[in-house]
Amino acid sequence: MTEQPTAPIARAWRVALEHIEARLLAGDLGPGDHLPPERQLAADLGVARSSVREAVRVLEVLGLVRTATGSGPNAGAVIVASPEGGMSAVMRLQVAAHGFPIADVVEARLVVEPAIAAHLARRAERDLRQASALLDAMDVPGLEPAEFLALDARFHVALAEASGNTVLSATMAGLRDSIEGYVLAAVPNLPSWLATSARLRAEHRGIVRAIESGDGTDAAQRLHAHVAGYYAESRITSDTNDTTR
Amino acid sequence: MTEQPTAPIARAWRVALEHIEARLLAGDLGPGDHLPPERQLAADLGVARSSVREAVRVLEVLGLVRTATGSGPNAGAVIVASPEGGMSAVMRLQVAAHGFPIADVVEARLVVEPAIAAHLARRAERDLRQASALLDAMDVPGLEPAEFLALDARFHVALAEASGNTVLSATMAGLRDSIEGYVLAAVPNLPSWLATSARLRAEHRGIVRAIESGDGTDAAQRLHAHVAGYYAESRITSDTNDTTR
DNA sequence: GATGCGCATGTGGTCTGACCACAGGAGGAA
DNA sequence: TTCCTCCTGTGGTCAGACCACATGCGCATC
Repeated sequence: MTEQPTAPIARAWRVALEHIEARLLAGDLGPGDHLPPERQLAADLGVARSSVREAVRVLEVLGLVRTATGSGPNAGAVIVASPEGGMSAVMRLQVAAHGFPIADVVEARLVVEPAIAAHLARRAERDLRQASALLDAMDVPGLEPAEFLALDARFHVALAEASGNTVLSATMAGLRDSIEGYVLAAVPNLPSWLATSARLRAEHRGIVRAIESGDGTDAAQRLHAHVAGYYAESRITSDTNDTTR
Repeated sequence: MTEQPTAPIARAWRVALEHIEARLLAGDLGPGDHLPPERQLAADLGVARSSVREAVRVLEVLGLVRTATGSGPNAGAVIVASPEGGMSAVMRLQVAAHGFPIADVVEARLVVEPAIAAHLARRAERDLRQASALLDAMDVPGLEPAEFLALDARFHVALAEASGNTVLSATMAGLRDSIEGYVLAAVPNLPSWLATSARLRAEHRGIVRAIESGDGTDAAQRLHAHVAGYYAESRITSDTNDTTR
């Protein structure tokens, strides 16, 4: 009795994934380091290369590694730890699969974004130059709604990035990316794009002004009204994404 | 010239992933539905089964599908859309890979949790029974720190769940899971576990009381002080998880 | 006719081996 | 010394095979 054929209680790809996670936790691997070649990792762990590939694929989608073919220092699987992609992927797919209702994503923005704005206002250090530059770009006349909304989305993410907090930035990016398609699809619901875009621009300026003046309560209230106002006007939360009724 | 050997600009597994995402978005697939068998999906898309498996593996880790062997209605890949696992996985691995510094996770809690508490206090409907039950469980004398902290973590997640918002719940669960190990490791830093646990219990009661009385500002302040106080006392943010210095 | 059991079937899980495209570097030729 | 050309190692993909498993059909039995 030396090795029953019924061995793999733990699935092979999970063995590979947990092995890599353990090496990350131990500090054995860090950003910039290369993962061992797939063939060698498979041999070391006693699993097939295809199982290792499944683990690496997960890490790639989660934004932990970047893979490249060829040879040299830029090739192979390199640990990058860029969370935006992973957060966006999980939120976007959960919205697509109806795990996250659109209304919950919108409500989460209404809870989180004002809190970030108030947090920014309270902080001593904050870099709002990127956000301000985006506001200037949105003042260019004749922008298409899609262009304007792309800048708008980047502005909201830039506010989170101004905090210098990677978790808040990635979360905001995920919240935004997950409903991007639905926001664009709801533009025709607006009674007047010109009026709405002008109002959004003014509100953006007011938000930045409130943050810069250090008035966290005012900044939070303005952001809440800004987000809630737009979603109410474009009627996104009402009946989009509901194919079951 | 009929089919160059240099064809795959888009990687095969991404073709499969985007195909499934498109069917989700179109409402063609939803929670409870079965994905086509891997072999058939591979044949339909013109890719190898291993490539389909990589896509399914990603969906599984992201909490979108559950796979089971065998035959019958419970076998195969079923869409489940349970976001907690995916959010926890991405945050936990990002923390492990130093993409999310511990300090940023803690700060994110300090920003998000008080906002959720205030949101709860403002809402008319909220179900705090689960949270209260956990507080009762934490009053049992003689709990080990690990047991107490497990209940504590569930209490904080239960507060988010009381909002009924899946996005907020999953985000809080992810924030909590990602630093669970570091919280446990920092228990010895506490000057007195008995004093600390007694204080935490009292603060929890105060938070719930503030929420139930509808005082959002008070609830937010109490939650901020509660989280900040514990992290300061256990000195988690200072130098844990930093293997580079 | 009702009942119980065993095997055919279809599913995911894994492994093996092979080939391709690619990028870099070593080594030889000019 | 410089340039060019293969060789090498990497990920990306495919094909085919086998296994474990859970179901459910169909046959034999009562």
